[in-house]
Amino acid sequence: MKIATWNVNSLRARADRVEGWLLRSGVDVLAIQETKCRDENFPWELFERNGYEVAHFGLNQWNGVAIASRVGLEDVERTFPDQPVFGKGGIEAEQEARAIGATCNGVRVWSLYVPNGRALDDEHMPYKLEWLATLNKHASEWLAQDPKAQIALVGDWNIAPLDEDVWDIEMFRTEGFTHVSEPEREAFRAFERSGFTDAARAYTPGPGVYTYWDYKQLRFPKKEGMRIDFILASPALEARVVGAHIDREERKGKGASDHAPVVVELADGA
DNA sequence: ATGGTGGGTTGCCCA
Repeated sequence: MKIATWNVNSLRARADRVEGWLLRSGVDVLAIQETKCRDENFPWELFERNGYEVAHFGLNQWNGVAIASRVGLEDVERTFPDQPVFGKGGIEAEQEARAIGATCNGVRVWSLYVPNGRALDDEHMPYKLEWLATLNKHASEWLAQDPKAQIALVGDWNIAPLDEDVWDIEMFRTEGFTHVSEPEREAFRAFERSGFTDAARAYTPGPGVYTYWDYKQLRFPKKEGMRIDFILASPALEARVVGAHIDREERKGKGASDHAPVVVELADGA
């Protein structure tokens, strides 16, 4: 069984590429981020005609997450429990479409689009950290209730956990960029302390291995990317991992997303 | 030459 995650940066703009990749890659479960649409204009047929069930959560032109599966799709949940809301108490506070969960062939999959902190001193940074801390609190409870649970927390984490996960860590530090700050990395490590493992890392060692390249400044041809998309596996799921890859071919050419798909292959489940 | 791209409910906001 293969599980993948991909920030497609608009599913409608990318429909042909997503369909082509779905057929070529042979993934059984695809978690999608940044669909950038509401249910009314979600391309349901794209998945159905290729044998995938699909669940989507999209409220407006921003964010939007989905899970497509050809091995079952049960117990769909939109937003995780207590998911923080930006601007809580403010007049504009409203939930964002950043998390959807579903059980696919015994694996509890969460497609996650972690908030972008925007800047170290921006109000979105504490929102991002609280969002991650709340998710981790629940994820650790899910594992405490069932240590054998197969859970995959997958998506665009908007964090580069290691120095080698960006092309020039000194520049990031000097410029005070997000994604590499200690609070963000600590929020990521907290998931590892809860028992989750980056399932692709061992099969895709760095340095210079990335999942995202900015459209601006010719970052892809210059090989200046960031590793920010992850499949975090619970212990029982990690035990099934037999391979992984990042499909950087999908970042090439006209009409590519700025993110590449990350794929993990699992041995048959117990 | 100190920018540069690409989405969306586009002439701004978001990444």
